[in-house]
Amino acid sequence: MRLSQFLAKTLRDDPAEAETANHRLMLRTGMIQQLAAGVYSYAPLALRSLAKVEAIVRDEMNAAGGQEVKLPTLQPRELWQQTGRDAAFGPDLMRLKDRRERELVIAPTHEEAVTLLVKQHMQSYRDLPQLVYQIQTKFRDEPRPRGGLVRVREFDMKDAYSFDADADSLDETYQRMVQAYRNIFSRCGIPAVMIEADSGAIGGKDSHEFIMPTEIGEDTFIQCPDCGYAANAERAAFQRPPAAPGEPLPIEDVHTPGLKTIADLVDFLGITPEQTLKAVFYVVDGEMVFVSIRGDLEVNEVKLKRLLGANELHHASDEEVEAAGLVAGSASAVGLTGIKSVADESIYVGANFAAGANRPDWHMKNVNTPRDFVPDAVGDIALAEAGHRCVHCGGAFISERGVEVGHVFKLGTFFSESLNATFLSPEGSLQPAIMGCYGIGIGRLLAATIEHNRDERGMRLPASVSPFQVYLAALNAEDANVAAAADDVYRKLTEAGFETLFDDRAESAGVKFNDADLFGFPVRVVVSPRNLREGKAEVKRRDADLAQLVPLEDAPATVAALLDE
RNA sequence: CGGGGCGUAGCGCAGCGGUAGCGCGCUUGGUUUGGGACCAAGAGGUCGGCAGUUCAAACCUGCCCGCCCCGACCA
Repeated sequence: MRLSQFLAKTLRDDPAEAETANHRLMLRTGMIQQLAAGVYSYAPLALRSLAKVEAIVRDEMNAAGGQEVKLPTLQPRELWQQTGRDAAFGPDLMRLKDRRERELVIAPTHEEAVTLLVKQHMQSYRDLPQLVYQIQTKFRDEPRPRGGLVRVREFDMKDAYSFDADADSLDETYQRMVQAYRNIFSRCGIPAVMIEADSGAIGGKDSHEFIMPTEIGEDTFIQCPDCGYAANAERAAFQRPPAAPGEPLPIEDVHTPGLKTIADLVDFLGITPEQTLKAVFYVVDGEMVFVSIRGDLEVNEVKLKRLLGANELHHASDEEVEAAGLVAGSASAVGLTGIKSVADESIYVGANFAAGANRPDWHMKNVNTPRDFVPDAVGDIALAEAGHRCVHCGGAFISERGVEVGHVFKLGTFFSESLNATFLSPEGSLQPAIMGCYGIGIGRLLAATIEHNRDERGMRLPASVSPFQVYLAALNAEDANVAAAADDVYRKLTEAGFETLFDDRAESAGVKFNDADLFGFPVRVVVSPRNLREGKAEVKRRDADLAQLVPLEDAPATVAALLDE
């Protein structure tokens, strides 16, 4: 491809709206153009890279035994009502009506459709296992798209779905997909760590996310450097930090004028946060819930949701707190009636806590559980943070940010049961298939790849996903000798099978070198009057400091060698 | 949805009552020529939209729309 004719114009200034490096680079190279919030057009340069990412994904999916399918974007809303996901998705699900007022949805994911498709071909256990996948556009009306291609409303996703006859078989499928994912990320040139993830309201037990560590990531995950345990912060289990034990003492009221926060209380009483109980109020599926947790910890809303099996939850507003008769700043579950009470297991670690007295300006000392209150539910609902101790080995957690580039998920039988996708077992009974699902956002993966493979001059994409292998520049292209020689090199490179972007523009050397670095293809070849006198071309890797001079006719071989490094 | 910010030329921005500017990019001509060259002449704008105030609105007021960031949210 000749750059003079290619649909690609680079920008010299960074576009104002881009905050992250990958977004800036994609805009400056002209790869993408924003059409609306979270909606992008893809120029040829981007499409070439996306196609390569897709090819890698296809290759690994096929190797893992996947069969490619294509499921519809437009689906009847009724189908989503049948599985309850019309309600579960809420406003993220795009809905519309056809000319006959029939209600449709634009699919954000495809469990329903794939279950119906596979169901038709699955009658016996002999038909299992099955693994199907597609690469297709998803629509999700995200509340806040952000970060270029990292979170968008319309995006291409590889989604795979497995159907197994039993749990052991699903385990095998799952492991095969995990390995395929590791291969995919490695081939795209990014490090990805597999972490335990929340499995959400629907479905089964196991769920893992693949996270590329980066400070621009939306997700926080914790890792144990000692035993390798890694989990999303919204999921991570940890040991509650110890607190002084002791014989329960009688409750004692303390006048605490104006004290509202744990920090206030700690200062006033001269104690530590582990010696206090904190009260947090949530409205969970419309019902007020009183949450107790030790003062040194924070409530993790995802864990809370899971403990209560809830769909929706939010912090109670001041009005809601007041209406429930609770005293914000001086509340405790002691003597609480008529309101659901839940607690983190940390309330059992330690003794003689300071807590609210349920009247303004008063707290209590020496609150003990279960002596003074027994919550309706107790579980792990605390947020794991750096420094907390690993449940497996006691190591001190470290915390990092990252971008979720893939997830694998054991769905269980939720969809096969609600859509009646059953098979006949060897014993002759009808069984629902045990499902798994596996997703990779193609555009997000490209964004992550760019974020990780770049320097201050531009991208440094691995050959596996670079739009082109070679950037060929003719300096002083209006010089007939240079033009002819560069043309010849271009022809030879192309014949040798290298995807070459030939910069035949009438631009100065500086412009071409800067664009070459910005595009960041793995190898750069330069034909110029200076070196043409010796019959030579310059060949350089994007990540090398120095170039080598080789005879013009050796350029393809040198390129091949450099690409192999 | 809560909070903050921004919409003026393809990109980055200035102008903040007197009728449109700068840099980059673009066009033409000339001079240059190995890391974003120089000179000259040009092209390009319903100043996000609608209403209002005013002799006069990019600028003031109101409403709306769009976009960005933080948070909430995100099987």
